[in-house]
Amino acid sequence: MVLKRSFYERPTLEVARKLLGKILKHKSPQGITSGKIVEAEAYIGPDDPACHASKGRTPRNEVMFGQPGHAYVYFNYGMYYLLNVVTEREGFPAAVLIRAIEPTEGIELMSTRRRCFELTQLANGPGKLCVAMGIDKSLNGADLCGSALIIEDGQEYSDASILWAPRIGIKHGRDKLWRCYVADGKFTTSGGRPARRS
DNA sequence: AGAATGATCCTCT
DNA sequence: GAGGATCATTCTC
Repeated sequence: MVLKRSFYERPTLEVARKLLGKILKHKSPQGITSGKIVEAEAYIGPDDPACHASKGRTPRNEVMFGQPGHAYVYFNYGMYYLLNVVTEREGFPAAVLIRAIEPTEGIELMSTRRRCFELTQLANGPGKLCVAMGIDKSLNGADLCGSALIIEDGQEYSDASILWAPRIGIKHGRDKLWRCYVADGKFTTSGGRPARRS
């Protein structure tokens, strides 16, 4: 069941929290890939210094100002695309960065695209998951309520199984605990690492 | 185990 | 012309 637009038209932190456990699915010409969202970050409005929209409206962040439930995909560091989900009412710039998924469908295709066969390493990062799922800027602005890229209903997590922490990779706004992830997940950016030797 | 670095390019000043 | 919501590899302790 594809999530309705009303799911996204809510406070961003609530959307980030509720996205955990949902299924992100991309139907590409090469095949279908999908995975369960296990880590996400909120970027909220003009007053959030880490949010692209804090520097005003530009052609690049235009999508964030639009209707909720659309994909905001942008290119960064000359290497990777990052996938966001636009939230809140039209006109208010906010989005949720999808940081990690647990692969569920099209694992062979993801392995080929990533040139990596370690399941936990396939999509445990915002840049990695875009490579694994074949997401690029042609999907910028795609409607997640009905296009090649959609988000479907999935698992519900209890509050006890979810952790909040500072966002990663930003210079400003680290005081906010706006990153949420599944506590026991092996597929989050901090999980699945080699265990510490004693 | 933690810090530093190179790859690489689009966007805005 | 600088810098960025990253990743993999190489360094240094």
